[in-house]
Amino acid sequence: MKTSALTSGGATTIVARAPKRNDDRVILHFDYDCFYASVLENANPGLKGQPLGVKQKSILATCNYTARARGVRKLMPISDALKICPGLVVLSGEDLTPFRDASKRLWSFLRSHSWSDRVERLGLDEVFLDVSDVIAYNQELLNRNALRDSFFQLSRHDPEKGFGFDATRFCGCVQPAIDPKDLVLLLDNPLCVRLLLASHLAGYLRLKLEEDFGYTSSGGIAINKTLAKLAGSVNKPQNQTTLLSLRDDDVRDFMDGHKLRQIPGIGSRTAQLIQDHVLSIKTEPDPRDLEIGAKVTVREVRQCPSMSADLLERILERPGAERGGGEKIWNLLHGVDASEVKEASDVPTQISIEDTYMARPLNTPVELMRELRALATSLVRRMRVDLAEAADPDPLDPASQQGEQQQQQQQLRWIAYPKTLRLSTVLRPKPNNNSNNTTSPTPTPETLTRHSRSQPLPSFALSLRDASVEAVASRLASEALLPLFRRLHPERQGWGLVLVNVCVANMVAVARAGAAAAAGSGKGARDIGRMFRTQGDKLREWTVYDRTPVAAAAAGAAGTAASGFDTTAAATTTTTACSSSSSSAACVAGTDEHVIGIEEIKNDNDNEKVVETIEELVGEVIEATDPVDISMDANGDAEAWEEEEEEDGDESLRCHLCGHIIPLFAISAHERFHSIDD
DNA sequence: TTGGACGAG
DNA sequence: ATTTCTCGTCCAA
Repeated sequence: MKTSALTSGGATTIVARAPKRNDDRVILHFDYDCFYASVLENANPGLKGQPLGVKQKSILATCNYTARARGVRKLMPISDALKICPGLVVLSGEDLTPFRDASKRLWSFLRSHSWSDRVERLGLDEVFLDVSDVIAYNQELLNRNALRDSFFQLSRHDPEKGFGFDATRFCGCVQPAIDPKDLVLLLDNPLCVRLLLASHLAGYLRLKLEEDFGYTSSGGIAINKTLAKLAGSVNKPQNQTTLLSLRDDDVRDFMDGHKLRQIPGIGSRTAQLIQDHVLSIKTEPDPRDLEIGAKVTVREVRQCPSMSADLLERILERPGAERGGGEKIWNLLHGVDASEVKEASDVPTQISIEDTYMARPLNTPVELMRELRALATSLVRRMRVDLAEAADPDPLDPASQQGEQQQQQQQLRWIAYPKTLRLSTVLRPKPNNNSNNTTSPTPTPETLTRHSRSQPLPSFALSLRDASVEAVASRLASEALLPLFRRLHPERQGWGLVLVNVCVANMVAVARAGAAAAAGSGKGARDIGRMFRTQGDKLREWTVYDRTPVAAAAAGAAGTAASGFDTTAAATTTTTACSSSSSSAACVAGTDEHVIGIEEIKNDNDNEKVVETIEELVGEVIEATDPVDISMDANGDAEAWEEEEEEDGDESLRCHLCGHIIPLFAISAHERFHSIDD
């Protein structure tokens, strides 16, 4: 806390001091210019030069700069945009796949230039890079006598890899502006040199992004993430800005010019609370301030009487408020931001798919099931794209060795798997009888709230072999998502759903087969396998014990979901899901609407047989779509393991959960690995 | 662990 | 203070 009590002349006053800034990092921020539009332009170069808008539902998610020059704006209704710009080319941006792919490629490129692997994506079109180490290294390399012909080394080990640059000037814009004559003096300032170097690195990377990938971008260079991001937005598009934080005043003046809401980390809620306080404390409540749209600046907040981290903490105090939020905001207002650029991760922390139905809210079980299935299909597809990878051609796996003739479907294995499945909904806003609401300070928090229920992800969702996306999705919808929905909304129908979201979260990374196993490559691993094969009986004990329902129950809910080996547990899961469905059915039995709903679902499913209960329906779905998993339940043995067809016999099995090929001696450890939390 | 609030693009 | 579809963090129980 940077508040201290100063005693001067007998009077004790609380003085809030500016927090100390941290100079020890250099952060780059990249923001690809109108990213969605650029992706579509690159995919179809004929579009370049034409005004282009990217549509989502009924509005333009974004548009290119040609369109903006003609008055088209982001988030503009399509009809308005076409009125303003009749020649506007409008393409759909509802499928995010191409944008995700492009974003990943650019991110990978930037990542390859980081030494620390601190490369953080923010949304699809922004990247933070912590280049402190790269800059420090090149600072040492600088030859003060030949600044004009400097060479920036991109690799520690390969001195040839890099680019030439003129170290007597910055690349791109600087903020605040400086007289070039002063730069000579400033080059004695190590921080200034580091920022100068960073400006050239940013410029080089932006050039490569444009030349090699076809994406122009805006760049920000500063000593922390917040300042880098704000700096980057000073000169856009296709330019970059280095925030020179050589004196405290530089940062303070830069921050002071911003509206509260512009500061990343200060959202609408926080901004509103702070602004209310600032306006209310004015000695003379200026009527013009009460106008809608009076936006307070950072300077006004900072200069507000007795403003401090503590006061902000009190202003923001509310149930669920962030601990230390006041100090965090206070720091942000001064351009102080200690948050790290997060290390690159190949595993997302959650994957969610949602759709909105504001035109026609969902009200019937038929509509619901159709949407749940559709959402689940996208979700399972995304899981296989983002959480799985092509299994290494394993020397122990003859199937992958003969892959030359037909490689039609690449074998997948999980690199991480989710433990939790969540369903969220938003209901149609209620007929708002509360019309006497006169510009309430709290802008309707009630109607727009999301509600959610979650449960362990059933293990069948992780089947990779012989389980089609549609089959898994269908089971997921009827056995997991529907029960979750019933928990959320016990009413049989008429919910008025305007949004449904399905999400998997709580990811568990699967250890790479790579290092340890591959190190003892092939023969070695086999020999070890032989050495330990005599322990088979002991392992079996373990295995049997592990598969008892008691063990499954003891492992806890998450363990049940995670343990795909435990076929008994899998069966238990299935049973539970079915009985839960059946109780749901019982709950609504006897209503005509419901029976009709089921019949409609049946028709939807193109199933000729007559089904009368949800339980029966679900049973049909399971049998029709996933006979493999059902047969697995028949005997309690090792169906979760697929025996490797191998000349030598049965010394390794493939795990159905993660696709790894596991030698016998390691199976129990592998099972435990899957069933243990964390 | 669960469910919600809030903030980012 | 708009939107749509996500993704992430933090808090309390």
